[in-house]
Amino acid sequence: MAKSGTVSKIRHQGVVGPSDTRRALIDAATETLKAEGFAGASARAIAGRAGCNQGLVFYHFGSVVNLLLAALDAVSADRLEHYGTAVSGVDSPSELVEVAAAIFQEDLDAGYVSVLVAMIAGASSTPGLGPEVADRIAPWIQFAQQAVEVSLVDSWLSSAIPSQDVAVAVVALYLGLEMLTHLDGDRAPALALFEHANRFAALFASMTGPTTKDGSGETGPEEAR
Amino acid sequence: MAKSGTVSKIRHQGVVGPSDTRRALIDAATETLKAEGFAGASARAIAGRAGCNQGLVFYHFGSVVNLLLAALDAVSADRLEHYGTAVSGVDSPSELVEVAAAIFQEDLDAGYVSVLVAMIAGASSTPGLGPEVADRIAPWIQFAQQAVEVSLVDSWLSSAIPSQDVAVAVVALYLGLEMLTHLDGDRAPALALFEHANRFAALFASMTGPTTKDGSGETGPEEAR
DNA sequence: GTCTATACTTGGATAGAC
DNA sequence: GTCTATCCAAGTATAGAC
Repeated sequence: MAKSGTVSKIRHQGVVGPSDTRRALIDAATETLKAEGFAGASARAIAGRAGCNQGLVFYHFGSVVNLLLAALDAVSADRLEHYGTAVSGVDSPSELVEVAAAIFQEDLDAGYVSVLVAMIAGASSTPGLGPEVADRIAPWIQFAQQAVEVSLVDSWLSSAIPSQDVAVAVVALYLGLEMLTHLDGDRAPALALFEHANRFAALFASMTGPTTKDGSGETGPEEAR
Repeated sequence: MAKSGTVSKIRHQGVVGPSDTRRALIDAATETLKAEGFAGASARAIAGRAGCNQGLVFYHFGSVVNLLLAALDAVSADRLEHYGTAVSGVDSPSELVEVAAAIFQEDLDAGYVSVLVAMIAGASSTPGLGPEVADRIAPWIQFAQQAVEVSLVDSWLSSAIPSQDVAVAVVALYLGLEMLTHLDGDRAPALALFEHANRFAALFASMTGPTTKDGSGETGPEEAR
């Protein structure tokens, strides 16, 4: 077999890659957060899902909370990279809304956002967890802001709306819709919302025409102030 | 003193009113949910805050979860009644946004919405809790829907936007903003959002003029479809 | 690196005295 | 109704064998 003595000796964390168990624990922690929430994400529950011993949680991560943060890191990195490729071709608000709707459905199915919700809620229960979670949520807001700015390039809306505030609203809506949808299992209202958002994006775009193509619409209606 | 023998005999739960301890436990449960989240809301923590024995939680409510649901009921009834009086004079979207901004600041200061967030998040951890919480969140959505409908009476927007979807969005935004604000303690972005919402409400109102006064604006722009 | 075993703590819940 | 005392289950974390 290819697994000679020297090869197996190199295979420790940090050189070739993380150990299988470490990875399994992170995945199991993610799944446990999705299914059982923060209060249900104990070392025993996670290790049981990972098919290994409970003590390994502390060997690999030092504490349960550290493992949960590692899981949050993994989900964050995974999704943000995915979002980045998804919005790479977007250059209008209505396109952005369409992409966001598709991504939101993905996240809802896979339960990625419920990991964020669980960790944010859990931050209230565990001393010192708040700032750690906040640091890991910030990139989501930053990404949303960037996406909004890119989609609004050359639009009169870009001067009317501070992109940072819109980004906060988008992430807040994302988290809130996840909570409500998760609560009663009915995703219809959430999906309907994206439909309306799409119509509104088209409406706003029509108020000055396709500015990116004819280049005539520089200013919006005065009422927008 | 007015507290004669017969009067004190009537003073048991359900006739004159709930016992002091019962009320104290509900209040303490609310405070504990705000401060420690769902995972930190144990019988001991709550009883400690209420200044009574831990066993009384089970005597009065049967289980910790039942007490938490009673606390959610109390917060819900309290706030929804308050909201009702706050929006009683509203008859335009921009007025509604103004009232909502004021209410949101109140809720943020008092931490009422964090009780909802904690219970929704906790519903993932406790079997059977989900539907109970969902039943208690539904009135919030229903109230929001009603408020939106009232504010849009005679506006062309009322036919363009299904009020139920807007209500879900408003509640989701409410929950999400609470989470994000609670996380890093900075309420500035949330408050800025209400400012922008106000401008947009005014913008939409201006698109057909004050329809409730001249009665001419029945239809909106075709782009609204 | 992984397992077993164990110490320690906290939490839900009940029994019984007052 | 309230308290003390207690049982039992579950959780975190560590020690030590393999």
